[in-house]
Amino acid sequence: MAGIKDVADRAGLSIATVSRALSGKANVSAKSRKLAKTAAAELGFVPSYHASSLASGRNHNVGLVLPSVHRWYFSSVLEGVSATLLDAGYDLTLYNVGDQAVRRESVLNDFLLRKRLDAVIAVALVLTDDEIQQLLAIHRPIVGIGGALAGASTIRINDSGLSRMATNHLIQLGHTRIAHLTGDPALNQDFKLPGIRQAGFEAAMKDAGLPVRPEWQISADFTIQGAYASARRLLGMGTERPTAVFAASDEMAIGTILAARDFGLRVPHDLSVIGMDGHELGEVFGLTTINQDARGQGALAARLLLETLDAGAAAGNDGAATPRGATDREYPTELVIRTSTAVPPA
Amino acid sequence: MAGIKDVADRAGLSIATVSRALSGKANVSAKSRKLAKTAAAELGFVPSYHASSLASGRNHNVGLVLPSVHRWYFSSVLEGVSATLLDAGYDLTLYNVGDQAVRRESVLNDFLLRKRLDAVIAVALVLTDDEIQQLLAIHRPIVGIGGALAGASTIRINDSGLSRMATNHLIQLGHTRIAHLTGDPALNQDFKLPGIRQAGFEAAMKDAGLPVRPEWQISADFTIQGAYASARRLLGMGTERPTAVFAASDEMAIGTILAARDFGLRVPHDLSVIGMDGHELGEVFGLTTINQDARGQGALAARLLLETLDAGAAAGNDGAATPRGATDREYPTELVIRTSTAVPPA
DNA sequence: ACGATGACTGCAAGCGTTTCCACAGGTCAG
DNA sequence: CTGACCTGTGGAAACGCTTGCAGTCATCGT
Repeated sequence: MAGIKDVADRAGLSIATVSRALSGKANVSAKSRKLAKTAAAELGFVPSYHASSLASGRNHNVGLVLPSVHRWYFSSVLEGVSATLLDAGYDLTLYNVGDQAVRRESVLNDFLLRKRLDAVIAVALVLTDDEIQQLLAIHRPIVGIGGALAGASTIRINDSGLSRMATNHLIQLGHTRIAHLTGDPALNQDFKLPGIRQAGFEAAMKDAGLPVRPEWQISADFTIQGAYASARRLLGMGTERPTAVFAASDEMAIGTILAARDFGLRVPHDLSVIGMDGHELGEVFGLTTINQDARGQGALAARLLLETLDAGAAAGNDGAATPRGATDREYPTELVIRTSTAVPPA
Repeated sequence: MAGIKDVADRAGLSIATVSRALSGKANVSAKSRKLAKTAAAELGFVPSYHASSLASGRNHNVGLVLPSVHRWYFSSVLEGVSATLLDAGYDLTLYNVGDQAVRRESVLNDFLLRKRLDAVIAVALVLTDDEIQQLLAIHRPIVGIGGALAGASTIRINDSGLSRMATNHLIQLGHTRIAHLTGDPALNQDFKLPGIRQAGFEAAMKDAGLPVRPEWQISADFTIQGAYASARRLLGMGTERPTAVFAASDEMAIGTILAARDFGLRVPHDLSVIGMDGHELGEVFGLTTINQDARGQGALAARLLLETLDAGAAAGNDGAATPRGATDREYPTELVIRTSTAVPPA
């Protein structure tokens, strides 16, 4: 394996000049630069990542902490982050922590702290104050997506407001018997979102003077198949049925639609269903939903981070970019009305 | 930031002993070890990743190259790899190269070669000989999943044989008018799989003396929504309809079932559908399929790699584990018969 | 009682870059 | 013509660990 020394020898230059030439720094004559580049190419030289990181303090590596990689929202965010980072020449280190507290803890303690990351993106992770302090202590910028991260910058949508909007959409159509399919609290201790969306639902119901019936507040694990099972239970109850369901995610809305079909219920004629996300499958099911561009959120998070890092580098700030004041941005969303919602049956 | 020197001072030991104590090496007295650990904990010391990698030559980092993160197969593999790696204390660097040749090239050239990875897992990626040589040149073990990687170890399923099996399942039920929904070749230049599965289908048809009708050979992009659109086109043709469809993935099979429902076709009464994968949603749709445990394949790949790396380390092999002879394993699968296939309508 | 053995320990030499600093030579205003 | 300044360049000091090597000290067989 050729080292920078070999390149220097071959080019007839010093190590220092070669280093500057190859990394595009100033104060290198055009001639030397060409010489260095040619020699490097001929030897197939690639700088050692560790050596350069150790010497420069910059990693070109961003960590992404996710609770899952299977659910639409997370894989979409991942995609956005990944594309942005890759284009910028950054590596993406993925921490798919799942539901297991153990794994999460070891990630936070061992992995993230090892100074190998320039920045961290945490998705839908609710951290304790201690944990946030820990992260901030490594002096790396952090941004949270879709989860409250006190002290760090966040990108999020107005979950409670949007839930209200979705519920109001149903109410305005004339529905009064509305069920809510929320996230499974047991499975998601790190993930306050279900509660927030539920609160939005309840607020909207209350404002409209409508009852929130406990037996119509059901939950699932945010997957199509999980919601399908829960919705079957809801719709299969012998008693009166709701005329509309607001599901806390598109995947759960789709599960509900599938369950409704099983019972011979026509959507939207017999049952209106509204979701929330902007899942690609929404179109197939004619799903009315609130679009949130998860991919875009991921891309934005990555871009913000890169800017901060570049700014830090420009300021000669030792590579350890000082996090600017924590900002909290609300990502734009839109209500997309398709064919899964309509006025209630007479 | 506390360094190992600080820990040594605090513990009253030498740097060398602290290093050995903390990394669990032999020849350290119990007392010294405890001393070192206590001091490290008190100072919140975490060894610098780059420094230790530079000095030891080991990275504790495995690269995963994927064409997508959204499709079931890939996110499942990712999940398996991720969990195994995380548990072993390894980082996972994700290269989601997508369909873009440019990005793929830059990943191969710049990222993978920078000596920062102990090993590489490439999923469903067909590489040119040059590219494989490049990878092998960095002397890191590589394993390919679900794609031919001449010269490297691979984990795969018997795609052609299984396609045959799926097709035969339909034939044995009595179907003669069978359509095949394959992957979109244009979108998947790096991904020979669709062709292989298609060949298996054609071979089975030929063996049974059945015609392969070109207008029933349709393709989609391996997603539910893409297959839904393609299947609508197939089923909407004015002409004679097939009585069964073999879809090259479960997602595409599900898209087909959804399309069939739109046309008022009952599955399996009017149309039998068989898929291939073992998607979690299969159960909801009663989908007959061939289970391949993608998550398990990912986990196995990671485990194999870790073993190789450990063996290399044990052999004192400079950390750069010598890849053993390339092996090619076939991962077990099973035909799961549910309710989406039956005898053809009379 | 004595050399041999083995368990611990510390010194210091790397690992392969980046970057600070000093310096050479050339340019330019005064 | 000279001092101030700028552009290029190379020497060498970090960066923060791991590990080979040599040395200390206690243990043990004979």
